[in-house]
Amino acid sequence: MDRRIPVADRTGQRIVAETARRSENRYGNRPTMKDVAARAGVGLKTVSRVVNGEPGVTPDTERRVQEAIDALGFRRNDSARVLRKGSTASIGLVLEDLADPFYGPLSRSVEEVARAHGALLINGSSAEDPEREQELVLALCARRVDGLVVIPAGDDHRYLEPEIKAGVATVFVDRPAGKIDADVVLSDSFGGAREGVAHLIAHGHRRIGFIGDMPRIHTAAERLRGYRAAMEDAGIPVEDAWMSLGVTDPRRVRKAAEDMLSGPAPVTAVFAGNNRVTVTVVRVIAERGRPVALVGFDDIELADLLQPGVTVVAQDAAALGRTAAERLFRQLDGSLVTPERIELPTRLITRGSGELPPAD
Amino acid sequence: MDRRIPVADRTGQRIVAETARRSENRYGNRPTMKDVAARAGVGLKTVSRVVNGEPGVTPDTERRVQEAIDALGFRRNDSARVLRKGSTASIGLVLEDLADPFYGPLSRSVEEVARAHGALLINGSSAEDPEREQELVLALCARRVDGLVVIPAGDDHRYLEPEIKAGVATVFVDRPAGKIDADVVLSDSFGGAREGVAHLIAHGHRRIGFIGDMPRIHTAAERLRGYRAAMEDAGIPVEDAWMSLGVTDPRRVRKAAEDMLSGPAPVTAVFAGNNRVTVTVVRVIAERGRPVALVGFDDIELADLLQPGVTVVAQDAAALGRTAAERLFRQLDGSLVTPERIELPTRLITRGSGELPPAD
DNA sequence: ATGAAAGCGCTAACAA
DNA sequence: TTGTTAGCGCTTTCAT
Repeated sequence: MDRRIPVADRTGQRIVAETARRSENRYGNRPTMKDVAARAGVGLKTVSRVVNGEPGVTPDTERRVQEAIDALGFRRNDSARVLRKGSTASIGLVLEDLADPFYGPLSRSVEEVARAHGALLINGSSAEDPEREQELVLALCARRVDGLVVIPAGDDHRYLEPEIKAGVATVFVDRPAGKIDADVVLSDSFGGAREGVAHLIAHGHRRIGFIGDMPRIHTAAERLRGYRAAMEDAGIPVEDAWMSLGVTDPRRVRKAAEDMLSGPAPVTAVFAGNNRVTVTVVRVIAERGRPVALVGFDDIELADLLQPGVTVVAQDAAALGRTAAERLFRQLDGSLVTPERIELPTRLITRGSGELPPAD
Repeated sequence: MDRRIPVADRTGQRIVAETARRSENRYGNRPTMKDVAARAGVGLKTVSRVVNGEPGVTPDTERRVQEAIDALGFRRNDSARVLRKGSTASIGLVLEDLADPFYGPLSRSVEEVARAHGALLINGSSAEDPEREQELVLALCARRVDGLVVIPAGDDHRYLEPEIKAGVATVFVDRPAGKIDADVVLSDSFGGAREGVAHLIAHGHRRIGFIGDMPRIHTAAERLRGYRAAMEDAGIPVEDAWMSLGVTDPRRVRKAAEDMLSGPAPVTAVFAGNNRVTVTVVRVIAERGRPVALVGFDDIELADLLQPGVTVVAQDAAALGRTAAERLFRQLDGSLVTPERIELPTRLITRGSGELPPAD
């Protein structure tokens, strides 16, 4: 008895489970091609042909299948398709923060290219955290995205080696990959910053401050390097107090700006390392009486309508995304072999703030 | 002979194909659990246990399996997993345009909620095209996303009925669903616009213009309704020339603004229906000598630093996304049954432009 | 033109 | 603790 009851129980449970699976099925309760085939009175493969628009089906059969599809509300399960075919027709984009106005257009342009190739875009924000970047990238790889566009937060991407070897197309954007050889699409941060700072120097400034992002971020380091180069070109020795790198949190930037603009020999001009920094520096300058020259890296909306307009070194976020995505699909075509480093030019847009003369 | 050669050929080809599949395999050349099992000298299920952190594996076995995983660069194929388990742990977001500063924060907040639930976010831009919206939504459904957050472009979502019936959680944001009963999270467009326009009226304006998005867009219609209500509340008859609805393309908006601000009885104030419109109207006003009062729907960056600051009716894009996503996951929990309509309040932020007196 | 059978890589259910 | 078997829903291959 003791043994027989459990056995009966188990059998009973199995039947219940079986019934549940049939009627309330995984995915809620979705019809499969098999269901459509049964309803239309045709074979499974015929349904597959109709669904995928393959030839070799008489109009009459096609109509019957289509009716069954509509009646059942059938929708092909792409998971199964992917498993069989091996391609997901989707690419992943890992960036820092979708809410940052710099990444919106970038993401959109990647999406447009993906769409042109019939692929969907899956994206994730790393929040500038290397661990989260890796976690995200690997999750995307587990989903077998065909390719990956990565704006790296970390500086070691060796964890991607098996993936790349396995055929996952990969392009890094905005910052280079760390410790692996991969395609990179960048803006000319060094050249852009150098030009922006030289512009300030040309307008008579000598005490020029630089406020940028954390030095471990490649673009921040490059822009600082550009600043230093421009100063050196002009034979101006740089003082430590003029440079401040760190998080772009408004409080940190505000303090940095206020420090530079105070004291016995304040800077007369500031070069802001990115859009977040520029916005805060504009605020700080607006609050103070004395005019301070400003050039910012990245364009910002309404910059032309401020008094004075904000002079910027603009980079083309959409072009960055488009270039990267196109390269990604060329990798997938097989038409690309050697990793390359592509650098897009920046553009100085003068609007007033960068042309102010030194206040002293 | 004639028959044997082809047969031999076919067999030969089959062997070649077989070899190719094994070595250069789909997904490039990825090891499977079977490969890992063979290498570690254990059964398939043991590998599965290790990969998924299931109990019942001795530390020693686990170590051997882990070594095989690392050596082979194995990464679980989630497509297969999804096929078996029925849940993709991913949700879809369909919005208008990721490049629009309103949608960046919204998307980011949806992503954060998804992340907290262990889900990835797949997103797509409809470009305000109903067909593209449907195409995108159905593609996401074919991928069996667990849920869908949709900012609708179209006004008929009956195509979603089979999906919802099949268990796809669905929440509409920013605009209601058309012709189906579904969860909706909105900002109070009507109330916000009414308050904004009433604010202008309170500052002495009577000839007030309204420039908004295409009337088929729910928010645009609601804001226009709010405008009309405020005018009616004040007993001001509205003239047709004061209202202009259409695409938010800068050229169209510019022309609309210039028309309203010209002629014998120009408007003395403008209510701008969304952030895109506001930006263009600010430009038009700045170019003209005469001051014009302005209140815009949606906050915009740097609005506080313009001269005068731009008074806005702000909506909280991040809260919109968060609320929607949380509701989505509550649907998936099964803790939600009846579709609801949630309306988030807006907030009037006075900065100067909305407090200007009429110029005449 | 149509269908039957095999199997993609994984997990659930069961057995040992 | 470990392994075996049977699918998940689709596409591929091959017969008919």
